[in-house]
Amino acid sequence: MPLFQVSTRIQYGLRALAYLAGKDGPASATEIAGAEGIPGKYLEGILGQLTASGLLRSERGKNGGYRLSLPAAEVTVLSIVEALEGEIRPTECAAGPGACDHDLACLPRRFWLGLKTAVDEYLRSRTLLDVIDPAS
Amino acid sequence: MPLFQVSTRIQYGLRALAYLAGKDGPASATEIAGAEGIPGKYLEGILGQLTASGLLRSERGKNGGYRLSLPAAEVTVLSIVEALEGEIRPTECAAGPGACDHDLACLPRRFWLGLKTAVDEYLRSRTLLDVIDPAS
DNA sequence: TATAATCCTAGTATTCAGATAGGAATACTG
DNA sequence: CAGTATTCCTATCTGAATACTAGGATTATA
Ligand code: FES
Ligand code: FES
Repeated sequence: MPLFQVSTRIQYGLRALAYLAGKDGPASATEIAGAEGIPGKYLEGILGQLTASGLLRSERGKNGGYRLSLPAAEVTVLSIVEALEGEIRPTECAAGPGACDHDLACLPRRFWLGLKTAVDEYLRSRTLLDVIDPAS
Repeated sequence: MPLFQVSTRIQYGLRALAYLAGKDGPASATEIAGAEGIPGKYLEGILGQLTASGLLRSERGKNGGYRLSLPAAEVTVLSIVEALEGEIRPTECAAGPGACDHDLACLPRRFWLGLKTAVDEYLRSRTLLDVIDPAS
């Protein structure tokens, strides 16, 4: 029903990162899942993706876990979203001309690109620190 | 893959309205579908929804069809989107407290509400005329 | 009466988000 | 070395939603 529904991947991922931002040492997937009420195995995959994209560092073995590789203030939400879902794009043809059978000047496309820009800017202007800071 | 993918309902609906905005008399679903390359019967349903919400006026019978009930400059894209998909809401809990098991002060929620606001404002600030006007 | 249109209801097909399952590789600990 | 806790990898399932199709009833025009 809603125009844009943020996937649970992103919601879970953001909450997990927020949890990690409020912690010193590493936290395991199980720990975060328990604290946030997220299915453990599912979260594992999400954290793996965030690790692969460089936002997290992982340590295997006992006492291992995940930790942020950057200070929370340097992690934009846009980078989180892109790590988990790839590029933001409201329509197929927003990717570029040719995806659609319309011509270069297609007017609706320009409109949708404007929406993408607006969303991108919001996400780029907010960091993980903003998300966890009540006074922002 | 993308964070927000605009549904074909909305894309088709917007293109149909743009087509109608560039025309004087009424246009039938078949005519619009042919011109825009949209499945006819599918478009019929979309146009029906736009009619029910008051954005279009329909005339039945031969030589009937659909026409805008307002000048293009007075139709915000937000009203189009809401007519076709209901309220815009990035997460369940953005609807209000209680939808989620978190407390009132849940920080991610405030972040997502901010995103909703940014999108709403973009959509409310653009009219159908902006969409079809190259110089906007 | 023939035709062209909206309107109404139901059904299908495919895709995808959201999760689950099982185990292999790795690292610490006693 | 044995045990345990962790990440990592791959495969599979499922429910819901999107996108579309089908058929016809109703209404107006010519
Ligand atoms: S180019 Fe895709 S709708 Fe026009
Ligand atoms: S209230 Fe829904 S995530 Fe916090």
